[in-house]
Amino acid sequence: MNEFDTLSSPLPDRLRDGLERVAAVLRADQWSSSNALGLNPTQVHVLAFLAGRDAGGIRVKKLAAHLGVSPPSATDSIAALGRKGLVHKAVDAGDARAVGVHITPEGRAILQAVGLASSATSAAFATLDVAEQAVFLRLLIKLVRSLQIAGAMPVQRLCVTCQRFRPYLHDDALNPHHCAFVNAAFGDRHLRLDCGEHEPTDPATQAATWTAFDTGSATLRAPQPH
Amino acid sequence: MNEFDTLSSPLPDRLRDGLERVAAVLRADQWSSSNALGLNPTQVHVLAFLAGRDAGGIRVKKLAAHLGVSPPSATDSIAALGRKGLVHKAVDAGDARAVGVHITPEGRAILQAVGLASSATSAAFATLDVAEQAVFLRLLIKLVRSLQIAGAMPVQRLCVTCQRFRPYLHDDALNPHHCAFVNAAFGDRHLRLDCGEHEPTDPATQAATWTAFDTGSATLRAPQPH
DNA sequence: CAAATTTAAATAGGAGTCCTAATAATAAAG
DNA sequence: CTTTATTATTAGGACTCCTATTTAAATTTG
Repeated sequence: MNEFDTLSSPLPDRLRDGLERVAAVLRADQWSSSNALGLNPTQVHVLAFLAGRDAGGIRVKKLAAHLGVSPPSATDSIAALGRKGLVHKAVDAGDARAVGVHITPEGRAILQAVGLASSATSAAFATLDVAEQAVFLRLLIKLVRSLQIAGAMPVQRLCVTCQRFRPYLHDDALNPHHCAFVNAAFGDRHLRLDCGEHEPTDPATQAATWTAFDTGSATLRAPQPH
Repeated sequence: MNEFDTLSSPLPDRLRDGLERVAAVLRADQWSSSNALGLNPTQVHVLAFLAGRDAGGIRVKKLAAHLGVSPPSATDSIAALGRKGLVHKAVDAGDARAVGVHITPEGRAILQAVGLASSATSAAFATLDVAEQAVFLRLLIKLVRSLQIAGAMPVQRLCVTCQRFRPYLHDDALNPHHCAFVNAAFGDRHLRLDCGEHEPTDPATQAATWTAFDTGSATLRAPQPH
Protein backbone atom coordinates (compact mmCIF):
# COMPACT_ATOMS: atom_id res chain seq x y z
CA MET A 1 0.00 0.00 0.00
CA ASN A 2 1.03 3.53 -0.75
CA GLU A 3 -0.53 6.90 -0.13
CA PHE A 4 -0.72 7.44 -3.90
CA ASP A 5 -3.23 4.64 -4.10
CA THR A 6 -5.75 6.87 -2.38
CA LEU A 7 -4.59 10.14 -3.91
CA SER A 8 -5.37 9.37 -7.53
CA SER A 9 -8.06 7.59 -9.49
CA PRO A 10 -7.90 3.78 -9.76
CA LEU A 11 -5.33 2.39 -12.18
CA PRO A 12 -7.87 0.85 -14.60
CA ASP A 13 -9.61 4.22 -14.88
CA ARG A 14 -6.37 6.01 -15.56
CA LEU A 15 -5.58 3.47 -18.24
CA ARG A 16 -8.95 4.00 -19.84
CA ASP A 17 -8.35 7.73 -19.71
CA GLY A 18 -4.91 7.38 -21.30
CA LEU A 19 -6.27 5.17 -24.02
CA GLU A 20 -8.92 7.76 -24.70
CA ARG A 21 -6.33 10.49 -25.10
CA VAL A 22 -4.31 8.52 -27.59
CA ALA A 23 -7.51 7.52 -29.37
CA ALA A 24 -8.44 11.19 -29.74
CA VAL A 25 -5.16 11.80 -31.57
CA LEU A 26 -5.78 8.73 -33.67
CA ARG A 27 -9.16 10.04 -34.67
CA ALA A 28 -7.85 13.50 -35.51
CA ASP A 29 -5.15 11.76 -37.50
CA GLN A 30 -7.73 9.84 -39.43
CA TRP A 31 -9.75 12.94 -40.14
CA SER A 32 -6.84 14.65 -41.81
CA SER A 33 -5.77 11.66 -43.86
CA SER A 34 -9.27 10.75 -44.99
CA ASN A 35 -10.72 14.20 -45.40
CA ALA A 36 -8.48 14.92 -48.35
CA LEU A 37 -10.26 12.10 -50.15
CA GLY A 38 -13.74 13.25 -49.16
CA LEU A 39 -14.19 10.67 -46.43
CA ASN A 40 -14.28 10.64 -42.65
CA PRO A 41 -12.88 8.14 -40.14
CA THR A 42 -16.11 6.19 -39.81
CA GLN A 43 -16.36 5.69 -43.54
CA VAL A 44 -12.78 4.49 -43.75
CA HIS A 45 -13.50 2.13 -40.90
CA VAL A 46 -16.47 0.66 -42.76
CA LEU A 47 -14.52 0.26 -45.97
CA ALA A 48 -11.65 -1.44 -44.14
CA PHE A 49 -14.04 -3.85 -42.47
CA LEU A 50 -15.73 -4.72 -45.74
CA ALA A 51 -12.44 -5.12 -47.57
CA GLY A 52 -11.28 -7.66 -45.02
CA ARG A 53 -14.43 -9.78 -44.99
CA ASP A 54 -16.39 -9.14 -48.14
CA ALA A 55 -17.26 -12.79 -48.76
CA GLY A 56 -20.90 -12.79 -49.83
CA GLY A 57 -21.50 -9.37 -48.35
CA ILE A 58 -21.76 -8.15 -44.79
CA ARG A 59 -25.05 -7.80 -42.97
CA VAL A 60 -25.99 -4.39 -41.66
CA LYS A 61 -26.39 -5.76 -38.17
CA LYS A 62 -22.92 -7.24 -38.16
CA LEU A 63 -21.40 -4.02 -39.39
CA ALA A 64 -23.25 -2.10 -36.69
CA ALA A 65 -21.89 -4.45 -34.04
CA HIS A 66 -18.38 -4.04 -35.37
CA LEU A 67 -18.66 -0.26 -35.31
CA GLY A 68 -20.31 -0.34 -31.91
CA VAL A 69 -23.33 1.69 -33.06
CA SER A 70 -27.03 1.04 -33.56
CA PRO A 71 -28.30 -0.50 -36.81
CA PRO A 72 -29.91 2.75 -38.00
CA SER A 73 -26.57 4.50 -37.59
CA ALA A 74 -24.92 1.81 -39.66
CA THR A 75 -27.61 2.28 -42.31
CA ASP A 76 -26.73 5.99 -42.37
CA SER A 77 -23.05 5.33 -42.90
CA ILE A 78 -23.71 2.75 -45.58
CA ALA A 79 -25.96 5.24 -47.34
CA ALA A 80 -23.25 7.90 -47.22
CA LEU A 81 -20.78 5.50 -48.80
CA GLY A 82 -23.40 4.34 -51.30
CA ARG A 83 -23.90 7.93 -52.51
CA LYS A 84 -20.20 8.01 -53.27
CA GLY A 85 -20.31 4.69 -55.10
CA LEU A 86 -17.86 3.04 -52.71
CA VAL A 87 -20.29 0.43 -51.48
CA HIS A 88 -23.36 -1.33 -52.83
CA LYS A 89 -26.08 -3.47 -51.34
CA ALA A 90 -27.57 -6.73 -52.62
CA VAL A 91 -30.52 -8.61 -51.19
CA ASP A 92 -29.39 -11.83 -49.58
CA ALA A 93 -30.13 -14.96 -51.64
CA GLY A 94 -31.36 -17.04 -48.71
CA ASP A 95 -33.14 -14.38 -46.67
CA ALA A 96 -35.15 -11.68 -48.40
CA ARG A 97 -35.11 -9.42 -45.34
CA ALA A 98 -31.35 -9.26 -45.19
CA VAL A 99 -28.94 -7.34 -47.38
CA GLY A 100 -25.28 -7.95 -48.04
CA VAL A 101 -23.13 -4.86 -48.15
CA HIS A 102 -20.20 -5.04 -50.56
CA ILE A 103 -17.24 -2.81 -51.21
CA THR A 104 -16.91 -1.69 -54.84
CA PRO A 105 -13.66 -1.55 -56.82
CA GLU A 106 -13.77 2.24 -56.36
CA GLY A 107 -14.07 1.64 -52.64
CA ARG A 108 -11.03 -0.59 -52.61
CA ALA A 109 -9.06 1.96 -54.60
CA ILE A 110 -9.85 4.82 -52.26
CA LEU A 111 -9.17 2.66 -49.22
CA GLN A 112 -5.74 1.92 -50.54
CA ALA A 113 -5.11 5.61 -51.11
CA VAL A 114 -6.05 6.35 -47.49
CA GLY A 115 -3.81 3.59 -46.27
CA LEU A 116 -0.83 5.12 -47.97
CA ALA A 117 -1.23 8.33 -45.97
CA SER A 118 1.18 8.33 -43.08
CA SER A 119 -0.12 8.38 -39.56
CA ALA A 120 1.25 10.22 -36.54
CA THR A 121 -0.06 7.44 -34.34
CA SER A 122 1.77 4.70 -36.22
CA ALA A 123 4.89 6.82 -36.03
CA ALA A 124 4.46 7.11 -32.26
CA PHE A 125 4.12 3.35 -31.95
CA ALA A 126 7.23 2.98 -34.03
CA THR A 127 9.24 4.95 -31.46
CA LEU A 128 8.77 2.08 -29.04
CA ASP A 129 11.36 -0.62 -29.44
CA VAL A 130 10.17 -3.90 -30.92
CA ALA A 131 10.08 -5.69 -27.57
CA GLU A 132 7.87 -2.98 -26.13
CA GLN A 133 5.64 -3.10 -29.18
CA ALA A 134 5.26 -6.84 -28.73
CA VAL A 135 4.30 -6.35 -25.08
CA PHE A 136 1.80 -3.71 -26.05
CA LEU A 137 0.26 -5.97 -28.66
CA ARG A 138 0.01 -8.79 -26.18
CA LEU A 139 -1.72 -6.57 -23.65
CA LEU A 140 -4.11 -5.26 -26.28
CA ILE A 141 -5.00 -8.82 -27.19
CA LYS A 142 -5.64 -9.62 -23.58
CA LEU A 143 -7.93 -6.63 -23.34
CA VAL A 144 -9.77 -7.55 -26.50
CA ARG A 145 -10.29 -11.06 -25.22
CA SER A 146 -11.67 -9.76 -21.93
CA LEU A 147 -14.01 -7.45 -23.77
CA GLN A 148 -15.20 -10.27 -26.00
CA ILE A 149 -15.84 -12.56 -23.07
CA ALA A 150 -17.73 -9.79 -21.32
CA GLY A 151 -19.86 -9.40 -24.44
CA ALA A 152 -18.80 -5.78 -24.85
CA MET A 153 -17.05 -6.38 -28.15
CA PRO A 154 -18.01 -8.44 -31.19
CA VAL A 155 -15.88 -11.48 -31.90
CA GLN A 156 -12.54 -10.62 -33.42
CA ARG A 157 -10.39 -12.89 -35.51
CA LEU A 158 -7.54 -13.26 -33.05
CA CYS A 159 -4.75 -15.80 -33.34
CA VAL A 160 -5.45 -16.82 -29.76
CA THR A 161 -8.94 -18.02 -30.66
CA CYS A 162 -7.90 -19.79 -33.85
CA GLN A 163 -7.78 -23.51 -34.49
CA ARG A 164 -4.42 -23.17 -36.16
CA PHE A 165 -2.72 -21.45 -33.25
CA ARG A 166 -0.24 -23.43 -31.12
CA PRO A 167 1.22 -21.27 -28.34
CA TYR A 168 4.75 -21.95 -27.20
CA LEU A 169 5.29 -24.97 -29.40
CA HIS A 170 8.87 -23.97 -30.14
CA ASP A 171 11.88 -23.27 -27.99
CA ASP A 172 12.86 -20.18 -29.95
CA ALA A 173 12.31 -17.29 -27.52
CA LEU A 174 11.69 -14.88 -30.38
CA ASN A 175 9.33 -17.15 -32.32
CA PRO A 176 7.77 -19.55 -29.85
CA HIS A 177 4.30 -19.88 -31.42
CA HIS A 178 3.19 -21.89 -34.38
CA CYS A 179 0.57 -21.29 -37.04
CA ALA A 180 -0.71 -24.50 -38.60
CA PHE A 181 -2.08 -22.61 -41.58
CA VAL A 182 1.18 -21.24 -42.91
CA ASN A 183 2.98 -23.94 -40.96
CA ALA A 184 5.62 -21.67 -39.51
CA ALA A 185 6.90 -20.35 -36.21
CA PHE A 186 6.20 -16.81 -35.12
CA GLY A 187 6.37 -14.53 -32.10
CA ASP A 188 4.20 -12.19 -30.05
CA ARG A 189 5.07 -9.35 -32.37
CA HIS A 190 3.31 -11.16 -35.22
CA LEU A 191 0.07 -11.87 -33.41
CA ARG A 192 -2.96 -10.67 -35.26
CA LEU A 193 -6.07 -8.93 -34.11
CA ASP A 194 -7.87 -9.68 -37.33
CA CYS A 195 -6.62 -12.55 -39.44
CA GLY A 196 -8.37 -13.35 -42.69
CA GLU A 197 -7.60 -17.06 -42.30
CA HIS A 198 -9.04 -17.27 -38.82
CA GLU A 199 -10.86 -20.50 -37.97
CA PRO A 200 -12.77 -20.29 -34.67
CA THR A 201 -12.67 -23.04 -32.07
CA ASP A 202 -15.12 -24.10 -29.39
CA PRO A 203 -14.98 -22.23 -26.06
CA ALA A 204 -13.30 -25.10 -24.18
CA THR A 205 -10.38 -25.38 -26.59
CA GLN A 206 -10.19 -21.63 -26.69
CA ALA A 207 -9.87 -21.42 -22.93
CA ALA A 208 -7.18 -24.09 -22.89
CA THR A 209 -5.23 -22.36 -25.65
CA TRP A 210 -5.53 -19.08 -23.83
CA THR A 211 -4.18 -20.54 -20.61
CA ALA A 212 -1.22 -21.99 -22.45
CA PHE A 213 -0.62 -18.66 -24.12
CA ASP A 214 -1.06 -16.54 -21.03
CA THR A 215 1.00 -18.60 -18.62
CA GLY A 216 3.64 -19.41 -21.22
CA SER A 217 5.01 -15.90 -21.19
CA ALA A 218 5.47 -15.82 -17.43
CA THR A 219 7.54 -18.96 -17.72
CA LEU A 220 9.57 -17.39 -20.45
CA ARG A 221 10.46 -14.36 -18.38
CA ALA A 222 12.57 -16.61 -16.23
CA PRO A 223 14.62 -18.44 -18.90
CA GLN A 224 14.16 -22.18 -18.75
CA PRO A 225 16.89 -24.78 -18.96
CA HIS A 226 16.34 -27.56 -21.51
CA MET B 1 13.61 -12.22 -39.78
CA ASN B 2 10.55 -14.33 -40.16
CA GLU B 3 8.13 -14.94 -42.98
CA PHE B 4 5.34 -13.43 -40.88
CA ASP B 5 7.11 -10.10 -41.12
CA THR B 6 6.15 -9.94 -44.74
CA LEU B 7 2.78 -11.70 -44.44
CA SER B 8 1.07 -9.18 -42.23
CA SER B 9 0.91 -5.44 -41.84
CA PRO B 10 3.71 -3.67 -39.93
CA LEU B 11 3.58 -3.98 -36.16
CA PRO B 12 2.96 -0.25 -35.49
CA ASP B 13 -0.01 -0.36 -37.84
CA ARG B 14 -1.44 -3.40 -36.15
CA LEU B 15 -1.06 -1.67 -32.80
CA ARG B 16 -2.86 1.37 -34.10
CA ASP B 17 -5.60 -0.89 -35.39
CA GLY B 18 -5.89 -2.71 -32.06
CA LEU B 19 -6.04 0.56 -30.17
CA GLU B 20 -8.78 1.69 -32.50
CA ARG B 21 -10.85 -1.41 -31.81
CA VAL B 22 -10.62 -0.99 -28.07
CA ALA B 23 -11.33 2.72 -28.46
CA ALA B 24 -14.52 1.88 -30.37
CA VAL B 25 -15.73 -0.15 -27.42
CA LEU B 26 -14.75 2.66 -25.10
CA ARG B 27 -16.80 5.10 -27.11
CA ALA B 28 -19.84 2.81 -27.25
CA ASP B 29 -19.41 2.38 -23.53
CA GLN B 30 -19.43 6.11 -23.02
CA TRP B 31 -22.53 6.52 -25.17
CA SER B 32 -24.55 4.19 -23.00
CA SER B 33 -23.38 5.62 -19.69
CA SER B 34 -23.78 9.24 -20.73
CA ASN B 35 -26.88 8.94 -22.87
CA ALA B 36 -29.03 8.14 -19.84
CA LEU B 37 -28.17 11.59 -18.55
CA GLY B 38 -28.85 13.34 -21.83
CA LEU B 39 -25.20 13.71 -22.81
CA ASN B 40 -22.86 12.17 -25.34
CA PRO B 41 -19.20 11.17 -25.04
CA THR B 42 -17.87 14.42 -26.42
CA GLN B 43 -19.82 16.44 -23.91
CA VAL B 44 -18.59 14.32 -21.04
CA HIS B 45 -15.08 14.74 -22.35
CA VAL B 46 -15.45 18.52 -22.33
CA LEU B 47 -16.88 18.58 -18.83
CA ALA B 48 -14.10 16.36 -17.52
CA PHE B 49 -11.49 18.61 -19.07
CA LEU B 50 -13.04 21.73 -17.59
CA ALA B 51 -13.48 20.13 -14.18
CA GLY B 52 -9.76 19.34 -14.05
CA ARG B 53 -8.49 22.76 -15.09
CA ASP B 54 -11.16 25.33 -14.52
CA ALA B 55 -8.84 27.94 -13.09
CA GLY B 56 -9.93 31.22 -14.65
CA GLY B 57 -11.72 29.46 -17.46
CA ILE B 58 -10.50 27.56 -20.48
CA ARG B 59 -10.05 29.18 -23.87
CA VAL B 60 -11.99 27.76 -26.79
CA LYS B 61 -8.83 27.20 -28.73
CA LYS B 62 -7.25 25.20 -25.95
CA LEU B 63 -10.31 23.05 -25.58
CA ALA B 64 -10.36 22.42 -29.33
CA ALA B 65 -6.72 21.33 -29.19
CA HIS B 66 -7.43 19.00 -26.33
CA LEU B 67 -10.37 17.43 -28.15
CA GLY B 68 -8.39 17.27 -31.38
CA VAL B 69 -11.03 19.17 -33.35
CA SER B 70 -11.28 22.55 -35.06
CA PRO B 71 -12.25 25.64 -33.07
CA PRO B 72 -15.71 25.90 -34.68
CA SER B 73 -16.42 22.33 -33.63
CA ALA B 74 -15.43 23.19 -30.09
CA THR B 75 -17.74 26.20 -30.23
CA ASP B 76 -20.55 23.83 -31.24
CA SER B 77 -19.94 21.52 -28.32
CA ILE B 78 -19.68 24.38 -25.86
CA ALA B 79 -22.97 25.73 -27.18
CA ALA B 80 -24.63 22.34 -26.72
CA LEU B 81 -23.45 22.22 -23.13
CA GLY B 82 -24.41 25.86 -22.61
CA ARG B 83 -28.00 25.10 -23.66
CA LYS B 84 -28.11 22.53 -20.89
CA GLY B 85 -26.68 24.93 -18.35
CA LEU B 86 -23.61 22.79 -17.71
CA VAL B 87 -21.04 25.37 -18.78
CA HIS B 88 -20.97 29.12 -19.15
CA LYS B 89 -18.70 31.57 -20.88
CA ALA B 90 -17.14 34.77 -19.59
CA VAL B 91 -15.14 37.33 -21.56
CA ASP B 92 -11.52 37.26 -20.53
CA ALA B 93 -10.44 40.13 -18.31
CA GLY B 94 -7.16 40.79 -20.09
CA ASP B 95 -8.15 40.08 -23.69
CA ALA B 96 -11.58 41.13 -24.92
CA ARG B 97 -11.43 38.75 -27.89
CA ALA B 98 -11.04 35.69 -25.73
CA VAL B 99 -13.58 33.89 -23.61
CA GLY B 100 -13.10 31.60 -20.65
CA VAL B 101 -15.31 28.56 -20.56
CA HIS B 102 -16.31 27.41 -17.07
CA ILE B 103 -18.10 24.38 -15.77
CA THR B 104 -21.17 25.16 -13.66
CA PRO B 105 -22.12 23.42 -10.40
CA GLU B 106 -24.78 21.54 -12.40
CA GLY B 107 -22.04 20.46 -14.77
CA ARG B 108 -19.95 19.11 -11.94
CA ALA B 109 -22.91 17.27 -10.51
CA ILE B 110 -23.77 15.55 -13.78
CA LEU B 111 -20.13 14.72 -14.41
CA GLN B 112 -19.97 12.97 -11.10
CA ALA B 113 -23.12 11.01 -11.93
CA VAL B 114 -21.54 9.85 -15.20
CA GLY B 115 -18.37 8.87 -13.41
CA LEU B 116 -20.28 6.59 -11.13
CA ALA B 117 -21.57 4.58 -14.07
CA SER B 118 -19.48 1.48 -14.48
CA SER B 119 -17.44 0.97 -17.60
CA ALA B 120 -16.81 -2.24 -19.51
CA THR B 121 -13.46 -0.86 -20.56
CA SER B 122 -12.28 -0.21 -17.02
CA ALA B 123 -13.45 -3.70 -16.10
CA ALA B 124 -11.38 -5.11 -18.97
CA PHE B 125 -8.31 -3.25 -17.76
CA ALA B 126 -8.96 -4.59 -14.29
CA THR B 127 -8.65 -8.16 -15.59
CA LEU B 128 -4.96 -7.50 -16.22
CA ASP B 129 -2.82 -8.09 -13.19
CA VAL B 130 -1.34 -5.02 -11.55
CA ALA B 131 2.12 -5.55 -13.03
CA GLU B 132 0.62 -5.69 -16.52
CA GLN B 133 -1.42 -2.62 -15.84
CA ALA B 134 1.71 -0.79 -14.77
CA VAL B 135 3.47 -1.84 -17.96
CA PHE B 136 0.52 -0.71 -20.03
CA LEU B 137 0.48 2.65 -18.29
CA ARG B 138 4.19 3.08 -18.86
CA LEU B 139 3.81 2.32 -22.55
CA LEU B 140 0.88 4.69 -22.89
CA ILE B 141 2.97 7.42 -21.30
CA LYS B 142 5.77 6.73 -23.73
CA LEU B 143 3.32 7.01 -26.59
CA VAL B 144 1.86 10.24 -25.27
CA ARG B 145 5.33 11.70 -24.93
CA SER B 146 6.18 10.76 -28.51
CA LEU B 147 2.96 12.29 -29.76
CA GLN B 148 3.63 15.48 -27.81
CA ILE B 149 7.15 15.78 -29.16
CA ALA B 150 5.85 15.20 -32.66
CA GLY B 151 3.35 18.01 -32.10
CA ALA B 152 0.43 15.67 -32.72
CA MET B 153 -0.94 16.03 -29.23
CA PRO B 154 -1.37 19.02 -26.94
CA VAL B 155 0.80 19.10 -23.85
CA GLN B 156 -0.40 16.76 -21.14
CA ARG B 157 0.33 17.06 -17.46
CA LEU B 158 2.47 13.96 -17.14
CA CYS B 159 4.60 13.11 -14.11
CA VAL B 160 7.53 12.58 -16.44
CA THR B 161 7.47 16.22 -17.53
CA CYS B 162 6.99 17.61 -14.04
CA GLN B 163 9.47 19.51 -11.94
CA ARG B 164 8.58 17.47 -8.90
CA PHE B 165 9.27 14.11 -10.48
CA ARG B 166 12.42 12.19 -9.47
CA PRO B 167 12.63 8.87 -11.31
CA TYR B 168 14.31 5.95 -9.58
CA LEU B 169 15.33 7.88 -6.51
CA HIS B 170 14.54 4.97 -4.22
CA ASP B 171 15.70 1.39 -4.04
CA ASP B 172 12.22 0.04 -3.49
CA ALA B 173 11.41 -1.92 -6.67
CA LEU B 174 7.68 -1.32 -6.23
CA ASN B 175 7.93 2.38 -5.44
CA PRO B 176 11.15 3.64 -6.99
CA HIS B 177 10.03 7.15 -7.97
CA HIS B 178 9.60 10.22 -5.88
CA CYS B 179 7.19 13.11 -6.01
CA ALA B 180 8.54 16.26 -4.41
CA PHE B 181 5.05 17.72 -4.14
CA VAL B 182 3.57 15.13 -1.82
CA ASN B 183 7.08 14.18 -0.79
CA ALA B 184 6.54 10.45 -1.08
CA ALA B 185 7.72 7.41 -3.01
CA PHE B 186 5.58 5.85 -5.71
CA GLY B 187 5.69 3.35 -8.57
CA ASP B 188 4.92 3.07 -12.26
CA ARG B 189 1.37 2.08 -11.42
CA HIS B 190 0.79 5.50 -9.86
CA LEU B 191 2.10 7.56 -12.74
CA ARG B 192 -0.36 10.16 -13.97
CA LEU B 193 -1.36 11.26 -17.39
CA ASP B 194 -2.99 14.38 -16.08
CA CYS B 195 -1.93 15.66 -12.70
CA GLY B 196 -3.54 18.78 -11.31
CA GLU B 197 -0.34 19.75 -9.50
CA HIS B 198 1.83 19.47 -12.59
CA GLU B 199 4.64 21.99 -12.87
CA PRO B 200 6.28 21.97 -16.30
CA THR B 201 10.06 22.05 -16.79
CA ASP B 202 12.24 23.28 -19.59
CA PRO B 203 12.91 20.89 -22.49
CA ALA B 204 16.47 20.11 -21.42
CA THR B 205 15.54 19.02 -17.92
CA GLN B 206 12.60 17.17 -19.35
CA ALA B 207 14.81 15.19 -21.70
CA ALA B 208 17.22 14.35 -18.89
CA THR B 209 14.40 13.22 -16.62
CA TRP B 210 12.96 11.15 -19.42
CA THR B 211 16.24 9.39 -20.05
CA ALA B 212 16.58 8.57 -16.37
CA PHE B 213 13.03 7.26 -16.34
CA ASP B 214 13.27 5.29 -19.55
CA THR B 215 16.61 3.63 -18.94
CA GLY B 216 15.97 3.12 -15.26
CA SER B 217 13.47 0.38 -15.85
CA ALA B 218 15.87 -1.67 -17.96
CA THR B 219 18.37 -1.52 -15.13
CA LEU B 220 15.74 -2.63 -12.70
CA ARG B 221 14.82 -5.69 -14.70
CA ALA B 222 18.22 -7.09 -13.77
CA PRO B 223 18.24 -6.59 -10.00
CA GLN B 224 21.14 -4.46 -8.82
CA PRO B 225 23.41 -5.24 -5.91
CA HIS B 226 23.91 -2.47 -3.39
C1' DC C 1 0.06 57.01 -34.36
C1' DA C 2 -2.47 54.98 -38.28
C1' DA C 3 -2.44 51.02 -41.43
C1' DA C 4 -1.57 46.30 -41.95
C1' DT C 5 -1.34 41.97 -39.91
C1' DT C 6 -2.35 38.52 -36.69
C1' DT C 7 -5.25 36.25 -33.47
C1' DA C 8 -9.68 34.61 -30.92
C1' DA C 9 -13.91 33.20 -31.60
C1' DA C 10 -18.32 33.01 -33.92
C1' DT C 11 -21.25 32.50 -38.01
C1' DA C 12 -22.76 30.24 -42.29
C1' DG C 13 -23.59 26.29 -44.75
C1' DG C 14 -23.46 21.57 -45.45
C1' DA C 15 -22.47 16.53 -44.86
C1' DG C 16 -22.63 13.06 -41.76
C1' DT C 17 -23.19 10.50 -37.23
C1' DC C 18 -25.84 8.96 -33.73
C1' DC C 19 -29.76 8.16 -30.99
C1' DT C 20 -34.85 6.25 -29.98
C1' DA C 21 -39.27 4.99 -31.72
C1' DA C 22 -42.01 3.33 -35.14
C1' DT C 23 -42.68 0.76 -39.53
C1' DA C 24 -42.45 -2.80 -43.32
C1' DA C 25 -41.42 -7.16 -44.71
C1' DT C 26 -39.93 -11.76 -44.25
C1' DA C 27 -39.01 -15.87 -41.47
C1' DA C 28 -39.79 -19.01 -37.79
C1' DA C 29 -42.64 -21.04 -34.27
C1' DG C 30 -46.76 -22.63 -32.18
C1' DC D 1 -52.50 -19.98 -40.08
C1' DT D 2 -51.77 -16.73 -36.69
C1' DT D 3 -48.34 -14.94 -33.42
C1' DT D 4 -43.73 -13.76 -32.52
C1' DA D 5 -39.04 -12.72 -33.77
C1' DT D 6 -35.71 -10.82 -36.83
C1' DT D 7 -33.70 -7.64 -40.55
C1' DA D 8 -33.47 -3.47 -41.98
C1' DT D 9 -35.32 1.13 -43.01
C1' DT D 10 -37.75 5.46 -42.18
C1' DA D 11 -38.82 9.50 -39.29
C1' DG D 12 -37.35 13.05 -36.49
C1' DG D 13 -34.14 15.46 -33.93
C1' DA D 14 -29.75 16.76 -31.56
C1' DC D 15 -25.18 17.15 -32.27
C1' DT D 16 -20.47 16.81 -34.36
C1' DC D 17 -17.39 18.10 -37.65
C1' DC D 18 -15.53 20.30 -41.50
C1' DT D 19 -14.00 24.67 -44.52
C1' DA D 20 -14.60 29.38 -45.56
C1' DT D 21 -15.86 33.73 -44.03
C1' DT D 22 -16.70 37.44 -40.78
C1' DT D 23 -16.25 40.32 -36.61
C1' DA D 24 -13.65 42.33 -33.27
C1' DA D 25 -9.68 43.12 -30.65
C1' DA D 26 -4.71 43.00 -30.08
C1' DT D 27 -0.08 43.45 -32.26
C1' DT D 28 3.21 44.90 -35.47
C1' DT D 29 5.08 47.96 -38.44
C1' DG D 30 6.14 52.01 -41.46
